[in-house]
Amino acid sequence: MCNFFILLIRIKLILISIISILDHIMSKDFNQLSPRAKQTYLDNLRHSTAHVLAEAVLKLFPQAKLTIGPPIEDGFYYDFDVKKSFTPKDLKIIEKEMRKIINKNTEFIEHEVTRTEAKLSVKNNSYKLEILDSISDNEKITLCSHSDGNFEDLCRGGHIKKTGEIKAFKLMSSAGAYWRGNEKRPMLQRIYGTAWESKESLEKYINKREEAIKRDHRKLGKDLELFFFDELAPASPYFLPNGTIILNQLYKYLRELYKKYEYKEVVTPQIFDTELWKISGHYSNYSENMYFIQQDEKEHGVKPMNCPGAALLYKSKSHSYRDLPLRLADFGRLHRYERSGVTHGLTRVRTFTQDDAHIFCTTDQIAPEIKSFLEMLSESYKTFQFNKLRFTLSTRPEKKVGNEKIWDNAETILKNVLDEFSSEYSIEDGEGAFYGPKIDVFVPDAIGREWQLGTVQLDFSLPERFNLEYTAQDGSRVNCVVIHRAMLGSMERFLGVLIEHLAGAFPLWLTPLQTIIIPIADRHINYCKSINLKLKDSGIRSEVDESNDRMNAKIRNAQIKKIPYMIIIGDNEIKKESISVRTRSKNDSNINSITNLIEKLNEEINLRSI
RNA sequence: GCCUCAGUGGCGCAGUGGCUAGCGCAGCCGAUUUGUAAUCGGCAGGUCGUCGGUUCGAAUCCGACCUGGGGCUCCA
Repeated sequence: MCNFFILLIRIKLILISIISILDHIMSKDFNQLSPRAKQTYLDNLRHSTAHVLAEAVLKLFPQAKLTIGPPIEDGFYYDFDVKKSFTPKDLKIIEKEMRKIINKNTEFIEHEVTRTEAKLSVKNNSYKLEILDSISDNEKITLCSHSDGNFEDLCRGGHIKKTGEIKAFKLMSSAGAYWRGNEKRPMLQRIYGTAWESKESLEKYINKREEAIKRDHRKLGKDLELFFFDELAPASPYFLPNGTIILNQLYKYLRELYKKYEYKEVVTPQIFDTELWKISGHYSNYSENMYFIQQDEKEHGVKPMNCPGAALLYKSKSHSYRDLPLRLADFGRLHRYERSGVTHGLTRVRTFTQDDAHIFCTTDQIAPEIKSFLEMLSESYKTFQFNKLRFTLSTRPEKKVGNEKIWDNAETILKNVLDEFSSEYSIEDGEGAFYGPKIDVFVPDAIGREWQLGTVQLDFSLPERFNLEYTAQDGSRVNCVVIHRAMLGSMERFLGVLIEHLAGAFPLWLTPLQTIIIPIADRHINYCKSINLKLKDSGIRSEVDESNDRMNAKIRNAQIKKIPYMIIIGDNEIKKESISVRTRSKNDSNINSITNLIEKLNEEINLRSI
């Protein structure tokens, strides 16, 4: 009996090794493909896995209606119209069912059908019928089947050969999603999954995801005591001393750039009579996102944007063409009511500060101003080593102010600047603001979700609504052009993305505590204090760890807090009047004198190196 | 706003109807004075998100609300 089990186990082991060898051969083939062919194969694989998912769901929940199941980055999803929602337990059961289908290793067969045949095959499914209606007459209509014809789905195509090719997949999560992405249409149940050409790739992906989750700014914000949230002010961050140091360093940096790029900074009010929001158009276009306050029998609006205030400030005196371009920076705090369910850590909040500025200029100055802004932006993003930037150009929406000619002109200017700027960008048709076209900059967070940071927008509406004029050379009164621009965007959002980008290990110039001095024994504390004094005198943020811990524990604590430099002091250092330096990255440091260290620290800070 | 999951000391978690709600870290006190990622011992800290209901009895079951997470929608 015992021998029999051993035999069984051996057979199983042999089978497993055969499978892994096959897997290896498969992935070797895959690795020889061109990057483009790789992507096509993965798309086909993922889309095919979605088909298998659909069959499994139908088997377990026969009343479910199929809708769509496309491949997405790293995986796929399938939307079902089904009464119940899927629990994590359901996902496990579905996954099991999928494995059964995969083990049968049946072929995916695509075949073309007539519209009538297609309609007949999906006659009870209003979603598929709607899809059919959206397919034009000159397009092919195809059905795809697998499991020897036991499962069939209306589908554009792009599959792998057999279900057995699906070697490595996992259902990740379920969520509600509106049909056709429209919140007025029914909510479907979506299942997200991931699929890869080999088990190794799947594992790699899952590990990478887990690592990324560790960099979540909400977790690091707590661990490093940067900020917190409280339910009495939902979606409104409190910045703790550590987080505030970082923010202030960012402001300091921005003000240096403003000096270089010739901006002037102003401060404007927080709350305005509703009258202002009526003039600016916010009252009719943006009031559902605004906070209102009733006072002295008057309605007031808390500012969601700085521009109307900036307009009033511009109007406070008369301007000549000689004043332009006038670049006014405003770090005003904004409040926007965001619907519950859309807020997200620091990256989507209800109160925030932008590194906002308004540039009042002539038409001729638009192009050079935008170019100069993009230069400043790229200079600053380089400082943070953001290398995965994505630029978009958003063009005229349906609801807009200004005539077609003005828009043509504005869009052309932005396009030319972007072309000259030689960065890749995509055009988002109809996504511009009602008052003008814009360029946006997107940066991904740890798990790849993109956040809009920088933005530059032309505005034809504001000068008209507020009558923002200047006196031209010929003495005539001309409306100026307003350019809204934010470089880092919202400081809160920027910090959130930055934390994830750096995994909480801030460069020396930003980090809350730059050096920590660790005495090995209490008798070393006085010497540590004298070192600390020297560092602080040179403007370094430094502390002595006087806790009762052992040196090892102090080093560990400093590592966890990601403090860039640890200075360790024992008998040897005191005897030689030197210091011993350890960096958080454990790079060897030959520095053994405090003077040299201070010099090096200041250099690193001034260069803002990462 | 919609779908869904969750909420237990500062943080991370255990506890699925029945003794006084546990554990680790952090904190405080004491001992220890140590050479490059955790020294030992003790103490203190929670009306289990809020309100209501079911029950002899609720952290645990039900409902509403609040807050947060994952999505969808939205995002001047």
